[in-house]
Amino acid sequence: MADDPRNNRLLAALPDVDWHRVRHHLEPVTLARDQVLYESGVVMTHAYFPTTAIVSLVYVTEEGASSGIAVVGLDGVVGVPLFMGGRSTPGRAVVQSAGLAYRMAGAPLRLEFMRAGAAMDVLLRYTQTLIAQMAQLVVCTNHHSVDEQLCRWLLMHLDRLPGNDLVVTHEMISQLLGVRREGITEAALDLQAAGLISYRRGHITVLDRPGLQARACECHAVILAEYERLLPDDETQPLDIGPLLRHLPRAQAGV
Amino acid sequence: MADDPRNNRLLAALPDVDWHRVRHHLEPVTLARDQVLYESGVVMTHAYFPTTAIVSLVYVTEEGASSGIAVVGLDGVVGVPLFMGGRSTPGRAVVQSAGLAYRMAGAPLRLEFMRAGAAMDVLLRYTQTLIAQMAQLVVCTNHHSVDEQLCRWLLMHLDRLPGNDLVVTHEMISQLLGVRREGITEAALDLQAAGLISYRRGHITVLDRPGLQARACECHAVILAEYERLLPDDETQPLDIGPLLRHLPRAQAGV
DNA sequence: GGGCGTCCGTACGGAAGCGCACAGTGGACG
DNA sequence: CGTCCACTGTGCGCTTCCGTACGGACGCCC
Repeated sequence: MADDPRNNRLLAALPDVDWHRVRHHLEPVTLARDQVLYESGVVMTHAYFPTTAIVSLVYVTEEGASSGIAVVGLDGVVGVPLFMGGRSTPGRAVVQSAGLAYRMAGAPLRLEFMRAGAAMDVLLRYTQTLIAQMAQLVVCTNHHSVDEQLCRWLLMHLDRLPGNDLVVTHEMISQLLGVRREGITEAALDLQAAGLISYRRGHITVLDRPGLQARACECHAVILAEYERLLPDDETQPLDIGPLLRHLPRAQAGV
Repeated sequence: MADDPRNNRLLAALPDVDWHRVRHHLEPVTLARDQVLYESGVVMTHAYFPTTAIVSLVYVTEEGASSGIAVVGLDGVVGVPLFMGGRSTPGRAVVQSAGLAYRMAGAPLRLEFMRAGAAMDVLLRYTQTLIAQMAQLVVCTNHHSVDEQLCRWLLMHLDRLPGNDLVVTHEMISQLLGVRREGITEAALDLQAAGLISYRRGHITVLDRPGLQARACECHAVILAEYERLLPDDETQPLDIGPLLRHLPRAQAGV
């Protein structure tokens, strides 16, 4: 399987000196869908830098209702509390889309962080984008319709995947948006009727990305802009694919 | 006005060595209600460590709808991006309750942070509590009723104030919870009928804190528990006042 | 290639909250 | 002491979304 840890944008952002020190602590892992990387309140041992996998951070209420509070893919890292000092969070991390990631044990990560060099800078900036993402989700949940939120959700995941096909059921999306499953079905029907997506049991294919963007609330764009502000993509590639994928090799991005 | 910077819990958590280095960079400021500490996207110059003031972080949508995404009082600091590396955020910071704070310029703050000592540890842990607060607000906004959210809001502010009186209008609360003003009026009427609060034009007095806690969603307790986990209060005082106020001098806490 | 579990489509009453409109009143300020 | 503005109370129709229930069909697995 031809994969490179530096398909992860945080690892790619490290200068060579730091990268050569860090690389020896990275271990490739395959993440299966629905796999739980860490559970609420449980001390975590490793941080995960996804390349092709996508992980959702999820909170659950006492009554069993849930909300997705952040999405992490090749743009980030799962396990922020490891370098922030608390060693757990009240939420859980669930693999949303199967794929690859590189994991690093807490101790070497914390050590590298404490050098107060490039790695610290990148990790802190990423953490700030995570904060911005969560803040935006508060207003989005608060004020935007299920339709708009569904479009945003699709775009946020499309940004982190090669290709246009999402392996996901209406049920899963509903739990991440904190709405009924039927609400997603209705919204998805509308999007399909409008020719923006097509789907079948557990698969959604995006047909018209600009159309989705037009129909989504501004939240997706705001989150993306804040990410690019804090972690700018130096490489300039003309490929019109998911914004976060711009640095991937052309072949892989096309699949 | 007899106030001590170390009424702020983050400053109080610094060991004496670090504190004596930091204190010379602190400048007391009086914050007026509705004062904007920083505007969306604008580079900030100072961080604020409130003692008696309360600051709300607010996001606003394109359509003008707003949501409060975090509350900061004597328990924290306003200006996290200054040490995280981005120098602004997409949200604004508004003074919710007039009072005192100590401000520190960005450069010395960043310098102190970069020593990778106690200050960094405290600031990072606080940032993690902020993340937990925002994540909890996503689920809260998503799943809890206006009634529950109002109780949570009152408790979160009570925790950061001496006394039981909040200077706030229904209109302001509605903008922070992202609901209609009338929704707050109705919920407040219920609470008053239940004998939990009493209010008059622009003032709300909490009469029965345990009653409010029983009526609030779990979010307030979860946020508080995560804060105490990450930034435990070593001093053990038996006063049954706002949890975050336990370390305040008795006289002030009683006002 | 048949069975069955999972996933999607649809329907309907009800609750929560919105948008709007307007009346009443407290209290700051002149 | 009177004025007037900001704040609170109330009502109503409407939209969105929830809870629930059930039918149908895709496609995986035996």
